[in-house]
Formats: sequence, structure tokens, C-alpha cells
Amino acid sequence: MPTLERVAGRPTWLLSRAHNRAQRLLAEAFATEGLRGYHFRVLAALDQYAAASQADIGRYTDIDRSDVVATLSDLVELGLVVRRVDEGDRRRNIVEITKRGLAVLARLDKQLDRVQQAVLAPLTPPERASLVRLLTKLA
Amino acid sequence: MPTLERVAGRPTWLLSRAHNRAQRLLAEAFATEGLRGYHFRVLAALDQYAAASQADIGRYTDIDRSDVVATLSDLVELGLVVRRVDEGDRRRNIVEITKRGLAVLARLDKQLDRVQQAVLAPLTPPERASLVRLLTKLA
DNA sequence: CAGATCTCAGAATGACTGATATTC
DNA sequence: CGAATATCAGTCATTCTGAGATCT
Repeated sequence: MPTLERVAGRPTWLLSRAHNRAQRLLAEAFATEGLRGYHFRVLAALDQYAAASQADIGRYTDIDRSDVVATLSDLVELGLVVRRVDEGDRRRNIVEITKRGLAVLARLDKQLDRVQQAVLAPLTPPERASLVRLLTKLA
Repeated sequence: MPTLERVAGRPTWLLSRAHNRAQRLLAEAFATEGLRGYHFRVLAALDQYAAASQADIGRYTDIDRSDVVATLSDLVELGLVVRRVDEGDRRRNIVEITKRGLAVLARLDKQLDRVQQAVLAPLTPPERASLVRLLTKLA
């Protein structure tokens, strides 16, 4: 296995490797429902913050407002969320997750747990806690 | 600051956040030389493994063969590498870094150190070592 | 022949930019 | 008026797929 001295062992490189591996597994998991990461994040946000505006969804999920629009349009078309104008503030859309959306979210959540297990498999429980603590400090 | 319970605290999410932050800083650093991450990785590989074939560069850098082609074409055009057919095995191209390429690589290397410092700033030295160890175990 | 190499065209995903119209 | 919102039309970087041509 060739190693690039100039990058091997560097935190940013290790971060990339771990992130890429996790992302591949997550993409696979989401694809079982025909969705992508953005869809999951938005559904999760709508479950937690019911009837949110699109701008809020963007803030909760850290997704750009313009991408929230497209993501929601996908979800509306799939019947996983409903979108209507906020009559109290006509600039806003109120977005809510549907029953079908909740069902999909529940299934994706289980898949997500599976992926976490797979990614963290090489670490012992105390090591996992340590990693979470260190990564949290980074942010 | 809103948090998404369904993803907050999850290793894959924390990994994404840290990776994204690092990537933004790295992209900025590379952009000072008008380059991107792929260019740096390839230059670093050519410095370490002189006169490599393109397939080998792909293996060293973990960049897909087809992307190595485009990246090298950029670097050739900038005069940072030279590419010629291997007369001993005419399937291969032999690629070498130039003097200018070495100079650019040296500057990028310094920038990379700066970025590592910035990314790791919130951690103490023992914590940094611990993070590197844990991330290495993940791979 | 099988296998390695280089090349090209294209796509998927996540992240981002800029502009516009509407509403508060 | 300034500020927030939703929308649209793009770009960009990284990663990956598939197919073809050449050479060992």
C-alpha cells in the first residue's frame, strides 16, 4: 500500500479518508430509499422542528437556502413533505413532514445507526467516546 | 445555534463538519497558487516517487486514473510537470516534476502546515496525537 | 489471448454564488 | 427604506462509471 509522506499522518488527510469512507456508506444507505444526504437532513430537521420555514431548515441542517429549495421540491414530489404559504408572514413557506415522510425517516435512521457501527467498528467504546469528544472540540 | 438531534453528536456528522472546514481552508491555500487539491497531491507524489507512471500516481494519491489524466494535463500546461512516453513500456507515460513544480510544491507545503495548525488549534498537543491515532485506526 | 495503461465523455454529490421578486 | 424570504440559474471540486484504443 503506497503512502504519500507529504500527506500521510496529517490530520486533514486522515479526516478526508474517514469522511469519504463514511460518505460512501451513507450514500448507499440513503439510496435504498432513493434519497440522498440532503433529503435525510431535511426530513430529520422537519421531524424535530415541525412546520418550519425554509430558511430555518437551512439553518438547522447547514444547507444553503438555494439547495433547500431543490431538496424540498424533491420531497414534496415524493409525498414526504407538504409545503404551503405562511399566511401570517407571506414571505415564508411552512413545511411539514408527512406520515410517509416519517416512515421513511424512521427507516433511514436505522440505516444510519448501522453505518455508524460499521464506521466505528475498529474502535473500542472508550475510543469512540474519545473521538466524538475530540471532533466536537474541533468544531 | 440550532442543532439537529438526529445527527448532532454522531461521528459521521462530526467527521463531515471537521472535513468541510479543513477543505475550505485547504482550497483557499491551494488557490493562492491557482491550484486545487488534486494538483497538490499529484505534485507531492511526483516529488516522492520521481518519474512515476500515471497509473502509479493514481495509486499513490488515491485519485482515479481518469482524473489523474486531467490533473496532469493542467500541470503540464502550467509547466509544473513534464510528461513523456516510456520507451521501455510504451503503454506508460513517465511523468516528472519540474523545478518550477518543486518551487510551487514547497510553497504549498508551507501553506498546508499553516492550515493544519489552524484546524487543530482547539486541541492540546496530546489531544492532537490522540486524534491522529484514532483516525488512523479508523482506516 | 489476458491484462495493464492512457484517454475521453459523462454523471452524482455536496457546497457555493449571484441575481431577482416578494413581503415584512 | 432596509432586511428577510423563496426561487432560479449557474459554477466548482471531488469522486466515480463506462467505454475505447494502445501496448505487453
